[in-house]
Order: sequence, then structure tokens, then C-alpha cells
Amino acid sequence: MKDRPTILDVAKRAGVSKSTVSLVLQGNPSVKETTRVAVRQAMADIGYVYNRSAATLRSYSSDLIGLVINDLRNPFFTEFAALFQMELARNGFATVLANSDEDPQMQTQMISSLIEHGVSGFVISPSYGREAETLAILGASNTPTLQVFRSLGPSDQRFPFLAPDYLHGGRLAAEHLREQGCKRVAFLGGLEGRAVTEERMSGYLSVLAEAEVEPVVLTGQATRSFGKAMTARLRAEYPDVDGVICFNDLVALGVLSACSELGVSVGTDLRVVGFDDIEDCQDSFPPLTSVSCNIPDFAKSTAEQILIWAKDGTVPPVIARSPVELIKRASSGQ
Amino acid sequence: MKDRPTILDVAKRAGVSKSTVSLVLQGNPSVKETTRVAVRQAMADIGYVYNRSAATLRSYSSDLIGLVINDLRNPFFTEFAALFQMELARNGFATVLANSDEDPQMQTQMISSLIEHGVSGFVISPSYGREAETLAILGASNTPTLQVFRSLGPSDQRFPFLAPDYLHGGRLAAEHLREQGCKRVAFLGGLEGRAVTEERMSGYLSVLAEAEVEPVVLTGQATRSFGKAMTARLRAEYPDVDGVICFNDLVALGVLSACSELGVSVGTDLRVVGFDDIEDCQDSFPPLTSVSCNIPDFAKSTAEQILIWAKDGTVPPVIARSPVELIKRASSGQ
DNA sequence: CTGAAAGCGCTTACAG
DNA sequence: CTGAAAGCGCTTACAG
Repeated sequence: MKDRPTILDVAKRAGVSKSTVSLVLQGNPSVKETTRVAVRQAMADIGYVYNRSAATLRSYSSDLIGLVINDLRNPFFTEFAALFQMELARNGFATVLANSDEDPQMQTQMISSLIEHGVSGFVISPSYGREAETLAILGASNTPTLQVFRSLGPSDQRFPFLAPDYLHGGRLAAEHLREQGCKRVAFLGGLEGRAVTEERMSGYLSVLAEAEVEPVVLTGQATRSFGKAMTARLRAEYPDVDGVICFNDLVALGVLSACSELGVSVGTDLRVVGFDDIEDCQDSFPPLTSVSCNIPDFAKSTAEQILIWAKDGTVPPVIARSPVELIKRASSGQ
Repeated sequence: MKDRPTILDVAKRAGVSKSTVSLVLQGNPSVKETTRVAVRQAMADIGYVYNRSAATLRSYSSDLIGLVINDLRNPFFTEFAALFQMELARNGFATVLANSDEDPQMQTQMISSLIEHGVSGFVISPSYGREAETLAILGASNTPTLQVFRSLGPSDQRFPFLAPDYLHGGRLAAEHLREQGCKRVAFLGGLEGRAVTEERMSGYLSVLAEAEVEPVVLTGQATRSFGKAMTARLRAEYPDVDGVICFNDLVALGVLSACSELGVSVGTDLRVVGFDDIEDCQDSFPPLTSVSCNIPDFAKSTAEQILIWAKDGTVPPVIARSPVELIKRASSGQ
């Protein structure tokens, strides 16, 4: 970074004062067009590079947004992170990434570090644990903070919560399987007691209650290996189950893998629906029916809201639910 | 960020000068233990938050590393990114993420933005295209830059290149399938002409040449859908192919999916080997044999090297190859 | 529309 | 081991 030209060098070269250069840098419309062009040319000539640390120090605002994710290796979150980052880049903001890896201690450490860097906003899909401490750190920093997908506590106006309408997704999945003729539908995966699990499940439960059918619930890790492992158990202990709604696509893909192994015909013997509609759903065998949370729109809308909040101070609604959609494929029948 | 206490407030509270506070902040050992403790206590008392923008401005060095990835949605890169970020965090560095999404124009824009932020180093798995321009921008910034997995050009001492030993991986895969009794082994996927494809393929080609067998090469996208689509063609046009080495696991998982659909028994009729050993390999049906690039070690080593370079100026070797290992699973036979 | 001056919160020599 | 002073490269009022 040393020896980089400064706005003073640019000013000298363009024959204006450094204030004028600064105004050009900020896109201030009060600068005459010809001056603006001359300044831009001078910058190009001498290879000027904007020093954002100086700007941040003086202006109390950075163009950095902190993205804190509980499990970046889950493709659902990866897709969100990638799209979110690109959307911010389009708006001139950079993304500082932190994968808390379901470790609340690492999470608080990373958040503190991001605050020191002066991020203008946080988007966090939190790891559970140490909720009060984490919220206290975020609150003390007074940084606009949006919670996505998961929430660290009851509705809190300081930390608005943005998530897909999981409950409705659960309903859609259950209704679809009923319409496909399933007599007994199970719900598989998702850690018990977690809000996300509860929501996805309650859509399912309400449909079964309306149909007066007994639910079958097997909670657990949201992983392929869990889905794979539980399939045999499901077949053995609940032989009448002919439809299964999985907590997420990873679980569902595990089920599909086990069905291949066990010779169970998916889509006829057993109809399977996943959740999240990750890319893999299209290429599994059979292709997986899934509840899409429309991550591209969700990422874009999250980016817009945190940017508006960071720039104008406009706080988003405390709770917002984005629409979900059932994508029908062969795993749930024709 | 406004109204945060500064080192002056800390100094006042602790009854020392602000220089002393700064020395404590930097962990300078010349400060007396009791003073150090008093200063730390004062910081905690008044809720002091370190302002890294100010430090960066004055010291010409930030604790920010830029990570530029060509395709963050590919699980192979995601795992690398997640582990790399966590390793940096352990060393007190933050990661600014950029997903260039195989778009060289976006890539140069994002790199320029990261330079403005004063990153102390770059780790880049580049998107192809505009190579000269990209290297010129990086070179002009004089920022330590490590290329990983892919390289933007011929060996260049300004941008050392760190990658798994793909060629050896290709050899291991081919030798393994030969040992398993395969008579005709095909290579599937990977864009033609790309260095990574060439390397993975050349290990395969050299083994076939030694065995005096004709190769079968079908290059193309490194995706599940390509693997899935090409499987039918492979069976129809090359019915004697009894083993296939895939450019990466995504292609291989596509092949497995197609085999389920076509009723081809993987591991007997057709033996399949992937590349990268992503997590999904363990849970596919059948579990997928794959060449592991040992991403955890690779990420850790990459983090170490860029940190040493950024901090001490020690430039890593121009080219380094990390060891690979064949992980044998059911897809290639017992 | 442009210029001169002050100041953001640190680190860096340097003196003691 | 500690203190006083200068300065990093910007932005921000303010005057003209």
C-alpha cells in the first residue's frame, strides 16, 4: 500500500484542489462535467487507488458488510452466500465472510473482529448457543443486523428476521403427497426443538391433523448420512409409510441413495419430498421433488435490505417471510 | 462506529499515555505486566473497540486477506473457502470473499475493490479470461498473491502456484481401475484445453499408454448433469468401457445417478472413480471411490503461506504440489 | 462550483 | 518502560 498516489497527487495533476477530487470520488453532482472528466483522467494517468481505510476512518462508514454463516459447507447456505456476495459487489460493497461452523464461541469472536473492521452491517444466519452474549455484542456495536434463516431469540426489533415461509412449505409438501395418494406420510430429519425444524414440521402436522392421520416423526441430523441410515429403519418399523417429507434435501438425497441400495422404487413404493431445492435435486435419481425457497430472490432481497438500512438507516420489518414453492419432480410420482 | 471510546479514553482511564495503550494493543513485550493488565482492564471497563481502519491507515498494513474464487457453489471450493477462512480467523485475520463466478470481468472488478480495501494478501483460484489484465492489476498493487488450484498463466514468480498433484491423482485412479481388472477405461468430463483437465487426464493417458490400451476421452462441463447425460452415450457408443475416471466428483455422481436409472450395476458392470473426494462421496450409492486432495491440509497450508508472506515478506516457492490419495470405495469394486 | 483547514484514531520514531 | 508530537489519506463543514 505504500507509495500509492493520494488525492493530493491527483489534484496536482488535474490542477484542482483535493476537495474537488474527493467530491468526484463520491460522485457528487455539483462538480462540473469537464472537471470530473479531467480528475478521472488524472487518476488513470498516475494509477491512483482509492484508500478506503482513510475514508472509513474519517467518515465513520465503510462499504463492508459482514456475512456470518453457521454452516458454509451446506450447499443451501453456500448458494446464498455466493449470490449475496455478488449482489453486494454490484452495489460497490465488499463482503467479509465468517463461517461460524455451528460454534457459538467462534461466532462471537468473528463478530467482534468484524466490528473492529467497522462493517456497516451484518447479515447473520446464526449458530445456536450463547444467544444472549452474541446479541449483546451485536447490540452494543449498534450495527444494522439482519438475521436470516435462523433467529437467536424471540422477535427483537433490533435484529429483524428474514426467512422463507417454512411452515407453508411443510404444508405444500404434505398436501402434495396426500394428493399423490399417500396414506401414511413421515417427516424425517432436523434437530428436535429447533425453530426451523418445528416450522417445517408444523405445516406437515397440520395437514395430517386435518386428514386425521397419525404422524410419524423421526428427527435427527440434517445430513445425507442421517437420511441414508434412517431409511432402513423407516422401512422396517413403519412398513406402511409410503411418503416421506425430509427436513432438507441432504436428508432426502440420503434417502434416495438408501432406496437405490435397498431396491425401493422411489416415486411409487415411496414418494419423497425434500426442502431447499438445491441444485443436486435436478440430477439425482430420480430427480427430487423439493420445496424451493427461491434463494436467488432471497439473497437479492437480503442484500437490498441491509444496504438500505446501512446507508439510509431505514430499518426493515421485524419479521418477514418470503414465499416458497413446491417443485414437483419424479421422486414424488408422475 | 461513532462515539466509540478511543485509545485516548483508555489511556485516561488507565492513567497512562496513549502510546502505551497502542503498545499493549500490539502485544509489545516491553510493556510492564501490571501496566498491561491495567490497560486491558480499562478497555473492558469502558467498552473499547479497536479501530482497524485507523491502524491500517497509519501502518500501511491490514489484517484482511482477499479470497477470490471462480466458483464458490462448487462444494470442492466451498470446503476450501470455509476451512481457509476459519484458519485465518484463528490467526486474527479476516477474509474478504469474492465469488467471480467464472466471469473475468467481475473478477477484475472485485480484485480492484479488494485492493482499495488494502488487503494484505490475495488467495485466488482464478476464473479464466483477461489473464494479462488481471495479472497486471495484481502486479501493480504489489500485494502478495497466491494462486491456488488454477493458474492464470505460465509459472510466474510474482504469483506462486499451489495445487494438488493432479497428474499423480490421474495415475492413481487409472492404475487402480487396471488392477481391478478393467479392460477399457474412459476419462469423462473437464473442459478441453484447461490445465487442470490436461493434468488429470495425462496421468490417466500415461497409464493407458504403458498398458498399450486405446484411451476413450469425453471432455465437457464438470457438472452432475454432464456426467448424467454422457453415461447413456458412453454405454451406447463404447459398450466395452468397463471403467471410468471422472474429471471430478460432480461428474461421477451424475454417472452414478444415470447408472441407477439405466440399471447399470456400478462397481461390477462399470467401475467409477471421481476426483476431489467431496463429502457426498461417502453417501452416494454406491459410495464413490475418489482421489482426495486433502482439502483440510491444503487450506491450512495455503493460509500459513499467505500469512507468512503478508507478515514477513517470505515468498513461497513458485510452484508447489500437495500430495493426493486414492480413497477406495464400492463404486470401483470391492 | 472550488479551496484552505481541521480532524478521524491510530502507529511511529524519538526523547527521556 | 513511558510521553509528546507528527502524520497516514481521506471527508467534512465552511468560506468564497
